[in-house]
Amino acid sequence: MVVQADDAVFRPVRAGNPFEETVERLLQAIKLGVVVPGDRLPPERELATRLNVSRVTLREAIHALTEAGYVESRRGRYGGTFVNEQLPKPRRTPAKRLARDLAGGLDDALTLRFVLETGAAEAAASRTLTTAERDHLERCLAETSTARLADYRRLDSRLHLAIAEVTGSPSLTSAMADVRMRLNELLDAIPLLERNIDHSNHQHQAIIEAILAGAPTPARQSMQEHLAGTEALLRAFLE
Amino acid sequence: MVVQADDAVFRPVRAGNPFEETVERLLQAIKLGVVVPGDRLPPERELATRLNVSRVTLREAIHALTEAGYVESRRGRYGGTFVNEQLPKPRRTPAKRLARDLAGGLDDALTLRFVLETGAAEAAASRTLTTAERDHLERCLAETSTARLADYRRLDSRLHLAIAEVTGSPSLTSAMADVRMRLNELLDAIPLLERNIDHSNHQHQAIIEAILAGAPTPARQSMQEHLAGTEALLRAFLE
DNA sequence: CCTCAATGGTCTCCCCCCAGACCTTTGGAC
DNA sequence: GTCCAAAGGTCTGGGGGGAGACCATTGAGG
Repeated sequence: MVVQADDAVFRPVRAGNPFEETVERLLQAIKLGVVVPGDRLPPERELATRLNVSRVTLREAIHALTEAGYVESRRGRYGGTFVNEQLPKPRRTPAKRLARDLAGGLDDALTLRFVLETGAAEAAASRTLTTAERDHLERCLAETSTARLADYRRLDSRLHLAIAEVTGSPSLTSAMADVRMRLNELLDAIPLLERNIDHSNHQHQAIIEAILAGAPTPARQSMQEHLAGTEALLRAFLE
Repeated sequence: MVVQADDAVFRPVRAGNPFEETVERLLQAIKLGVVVPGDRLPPERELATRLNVSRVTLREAIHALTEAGYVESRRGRYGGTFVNEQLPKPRRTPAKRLARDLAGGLDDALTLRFVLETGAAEAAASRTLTTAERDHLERCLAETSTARLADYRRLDSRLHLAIAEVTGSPSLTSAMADVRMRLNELLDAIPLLERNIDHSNHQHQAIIEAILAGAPTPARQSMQEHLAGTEALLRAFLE
């Protein structure tokens, strides 16, 4: 019997405790470039409300990120919690964890990413974009193409997320952010090559141009080629 | 500023309390046809483990569904919790709630559904399916096409879910199940017409044929046309 | 220099949820 | 008829998270 739907619908109601989930969320914001070094996070009271956790729990999560070197808090008016200029380097998680992710969910994540990203590109190209949205895409593209090596993954993620944003669908944006976090963990195990980055930048440009031109099919096509590259890279290194 | 990504990443860590989430999950299983009338749910101990909630919480959820007329429990060996043969009719939630969903998330849900379902159709057609998977698709198709009016929405959902299943990506299946629940709530407000069902069945057949033939682009195309119909229907009735 | 508003930091009380042991019912196997 | 395994039903103790009040710090503005 093909009862995979059972697993889909009877999957865990919650991944972990609120503390862990909150940490993950804040890391998501930082690692996907939604907040950049130097930025201030929203005030604790507001952030706790938005995340639907208590302020105590949020503070514990922030404390954990402080210890890990991601953020720093300052008291007083005009204080707040700020993202560090120097982010900690992602720890290479070798064989062990990779093997686990590989066994369970590499294909799963790659399939979902393919569906979401190509769909987002097409949907974005199908809409009439506002000037602000067009600017946003172009700014993200420019930032990515001029990024230093150490910042590349983060700015790349931010660009892809920007495409989801301009579809106007928050759920789609969330889903893309989630699947990207899953894959970035694996990608961190792979060395970034200058040559790959050049290639990537050209593809990014093609994708954004197609979206700005309102050409859904080329946008999807360009995205598809772009993803194929990363996928091949991942599989080659992990298999 | 276009900071929609902020909302995506700082969205609530948890939608409600474990009880509510568990009820939603069980309803999902029933309303999307993952478990059908007469079926037995997994034993409480096992189900609680899979959902990652305590048995107490699960039992409270089951109790709520019993009160609502969805399931019935029997003690003793070979007992268990069974889905009722006569499911309660979905309550028409008129203007008020619809307006809320409309304001917030109709476009959101429709965009995400479009991306997920067309992507799933394409991904499914791109794979080499096992005999079991092909049978599964054909069985779901047959059941939907011969469904009575009262069962149509449920079997229709089950068929679409089956397409997600045969992509081999559990995450994709989960995402589709979630978005479908959101839309079914709206669809329940719209009367089902015999004519629409006929049309729908023809489209279903085209989609499944394309998937079984291993034709990704036609599968996507057929799905796109199919979704356009429902979307037009929804918009017409709600706007 | 003083004031004040905004922000992080702390404390207390409470409730929901969990883990796990134990009880009860049921019907098939022998 | 007896036994027992598998299922639902019940109880108790403990811990994590939440709500909300309050404290401490800081820097801008008057």
